[in-house]
Amino acid sequence: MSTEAAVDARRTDTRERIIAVAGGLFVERGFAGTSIRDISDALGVTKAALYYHFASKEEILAAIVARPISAIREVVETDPDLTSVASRRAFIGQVVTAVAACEPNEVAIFKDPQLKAVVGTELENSGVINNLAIELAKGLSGVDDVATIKPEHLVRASAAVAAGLAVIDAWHIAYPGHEKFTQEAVEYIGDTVATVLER
Amino acid sequence: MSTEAAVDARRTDTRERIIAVAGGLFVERGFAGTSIRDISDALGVTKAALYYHFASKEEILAAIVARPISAIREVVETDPDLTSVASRRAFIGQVVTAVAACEPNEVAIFKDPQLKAVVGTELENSGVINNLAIELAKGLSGVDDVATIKPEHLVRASAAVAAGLAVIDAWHIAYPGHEKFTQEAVEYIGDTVATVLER
DNA sequence: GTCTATATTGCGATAGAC
DNA sequence: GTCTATCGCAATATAGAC
Repeated sequence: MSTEAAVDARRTDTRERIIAVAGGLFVERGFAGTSIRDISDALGVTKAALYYHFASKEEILAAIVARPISAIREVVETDPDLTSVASRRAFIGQVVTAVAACEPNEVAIFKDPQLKAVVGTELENSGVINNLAIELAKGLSGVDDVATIKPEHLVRASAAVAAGLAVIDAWHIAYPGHEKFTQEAVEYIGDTVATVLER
Repeated sequence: MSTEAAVDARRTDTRERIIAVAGGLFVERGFAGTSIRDISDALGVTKAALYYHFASKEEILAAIVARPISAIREVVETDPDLTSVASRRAFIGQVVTAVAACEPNEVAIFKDPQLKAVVGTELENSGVINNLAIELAKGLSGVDDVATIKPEHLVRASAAVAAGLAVIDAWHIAYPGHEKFTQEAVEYIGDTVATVLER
């Protein structure tokens, strides 16, 4: 992009390496199950070096999830109509495409049960993932108020979104080493989400 | 998900109360994110009391997952033929039924990334959940050797199993407070798994 | 079976030298 | 920007009284 990030210009790749390594460990062992020492050891530096780049362990987590969160939020904020099957399928495609542009670890990390408690309150991520399900459920029910969503629509929407995350994981299990998703993968994931959603 | 349901006056069996309360907390905060003190506080006893019933925190986890693990294993060990759509659908139905008989927390806990590391090595659960996906993938590919499973079959099977767990979660989100699954839920979950598997 | 008290380890985080 | 050294604290787990 452009050069507006002059302040960040002096940023070495160390910060990005921390995000990458910590992301992998968080996905593997969970946030609470990973210590600062685990991360610094994996990087070959000391704990203190980490604290030069990040003020806290939670800040590392926040940096990891920041990109997928804003990518998803960008799609949601276009405030599309979701009352038809076709519009929902298009919406899902946009979300999956946005997510596919992120690093796999940055997405897989959303499985962590602790993430909601840690990031949810602090970063006001406020559950972007949950919001996705709610938006879809509102579309299914054809309502604008969360309180009037029909339970069976909420279960379908929640299941669809969760299944999407699950399929992303499954893809990485079956095709390990792939950094980014192929177009085929993006379509498969979107189709799976749509299938679970629309029955 | 709360732990109120476990606070039952007629329960004198402390061990079972520990399992119930700890299960709820592990699901909510993850295994590593839950301390012994968290559990004992929720129970209204001291930490030392817990250690009278369990030798370690990991042993509590092992007790929680023991029931769903053996329930699933029982189904898998009937060694059914999984080379046809109908047989796979029947197999999925059996697994979901077995899982539905367990406490919700005992199943939801399998999302925890740490669980594999903690239980996997110790209890030789060796990934009952992963085994499910592998069995289904072998059926799809029509092979007996794991190494010859086609990648697209593994991704479908992994996705289907993970989606099943996801739907179970979604059901609890939409219908909170339900301790056991209704027959309707069991069928919905089975259908979802089968749908993701067979496309 | 539950308590108080404690041993011990490892955690997140900081200070200050280089 | 990374290091060594350390602080304060919370973690798991144990000992022994009741």
